[in-house]
Amino acid sequence: MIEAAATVFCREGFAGANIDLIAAEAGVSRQTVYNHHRDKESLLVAVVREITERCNARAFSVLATFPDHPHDLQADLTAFAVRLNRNCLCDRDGRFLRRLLQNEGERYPELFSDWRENGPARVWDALAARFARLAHAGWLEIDDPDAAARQFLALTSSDLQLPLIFGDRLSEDDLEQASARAVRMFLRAYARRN
Amino acid sequence: MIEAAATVFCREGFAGANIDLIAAEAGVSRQTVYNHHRDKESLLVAVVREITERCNARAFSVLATFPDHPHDLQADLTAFAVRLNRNCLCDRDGRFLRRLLQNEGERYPELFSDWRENGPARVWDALAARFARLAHAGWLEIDDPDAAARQFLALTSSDLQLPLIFGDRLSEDDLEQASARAVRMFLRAYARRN
DNA sequence: ATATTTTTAGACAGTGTTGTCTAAATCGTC
DNA sequence: GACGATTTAGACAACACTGTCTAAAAATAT
Repeated sequence: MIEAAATVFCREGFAGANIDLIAAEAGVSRQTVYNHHRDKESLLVAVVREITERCNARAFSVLATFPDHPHDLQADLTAFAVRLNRNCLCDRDGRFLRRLLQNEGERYPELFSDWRENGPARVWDALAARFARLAHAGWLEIDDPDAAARQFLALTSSDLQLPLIFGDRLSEDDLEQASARAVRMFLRAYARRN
Repeated sequence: MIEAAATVFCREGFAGANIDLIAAEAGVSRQTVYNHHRDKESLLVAVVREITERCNARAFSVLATFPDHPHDLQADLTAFAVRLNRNCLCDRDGRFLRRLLQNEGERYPELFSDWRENGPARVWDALAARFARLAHAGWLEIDDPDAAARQFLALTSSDLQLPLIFGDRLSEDDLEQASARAVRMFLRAYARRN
C-alpha cells in the first residue's frame, strides 16, 4: 500500500495524486487507506520515510561492494558505478526521491531533513573514505576526497538523467557506457600518475 | 503575465497552481488570464515556450564568453563556469525548467521535445566544439569532446543542486567555490600533460 | 459455528477549482 | 469629451476531491 502510494505520488505528484487512484493501485478500498493513514499528508510522510530508508539501505549495501582491493581499478570502479546506477540512482525509488525532492523539497524541507542528514551526507562520507583509502594504498592521488566522492557520483549519473526524466527505457548497455565514461574521466583526474 | 504564471507554476507545480493565484501574482483579474490563454494547459505551454527560449538564449550568450584564447586557463574556465551557474543553471528560469522537466517530462514529453532538440543538444555541441578547439590549440588533451562537455556541465552544477532544491540562499562565494572545484577536477583530467 | 475485527461499496457534505457569463469600470485613441 | 476595446469584480454551474459515515460483507480468531 505504501508501495502503491509511492507509485502514484511519483507519477502524479502530491497535488495531482488522488486517494481513489492510490486505493485502486493498491487494490483496496478508499476507506481502508484512511483506516491506515490519517490523511493524505500523513500518507505522504509515511511514503517518504519508507522510500528514503530503503534508498539509504540500498546505497550502503552497494557501498559495501566498493573495490577496496581492486584487481583492475578501471573495470572494478566501472562495475561499482553500474551497481550504483542500477540500484540507487536509476531505479524507481531513486526517481521517486529525486522528483519528490524537486517538487516538495523547498516547500516541506522538514520532510527531508532526516534524509538530508543521513542520506547523501553519509553516503558521500563513506565513499570519500573509500577513495581516501585507495589513495593511501597508492591507487589514486586525491587532495580532497569529499569533493572527489561528490564528483564521482555526479559524473556517474549525469548522462542518464535526461533519458530518465523523459521515461526512456535505459538498456543495460546505456548503463555500462555511461558508467565507463564517468570512471574513465574520474581516473584521468585522480589515478596515480606513473 | 507569462512571468507570473512561471513563478506560480514553479512554486506550486502544475496541478497545485490555480488560476486565481496566477492572476493575483500578475496583478490582473482571472478573466484577463482566460482572455489571453484558452485554458490552464495552453497557458502552461506558453510559459514553457517562453522559458525554454529564454534559457536557450541565455545559454548561448554565456557560451559566447567562452575563453577561446585563455590567458590563465584555470581562472578563465572558472569564471566561465561561474557565469554558467549564475545565468543558466541557478537562476529562476533554470530552476523552473528543471523542476518542470522532472514533473511533467515523462507525462508530456512533446511539451519539451523542441527544447530537448534545440536546448541541451545544441549547448553540448557548442561547448564540445570550444573544448575541441582548446585541445587543438594545445591547451587540453581530450579524446571525446562531447563527453567532456557534458562532464564539464555536470561537475559545474553538481554541488549546487541540493542547496538549490531546498531553497537555500546561494552566496556568490558558494558559486565561486563550486565552479573552482569543478574546473580543478576537469583540468586534472583534461589539461595537457607537461 | 460464533464472535470479533477488518474491509468494502456507496452515499454524503464540504470545499476548492475551472471556465463562463454579465454588467460596470477603465483605458487608449481620435 | 466621445467611442471602441479591454479589463474588472463578482456571480455562477459544473466538476473533482477530501474525509466521514453507514450498513453489508468478508476475513480472522476462538
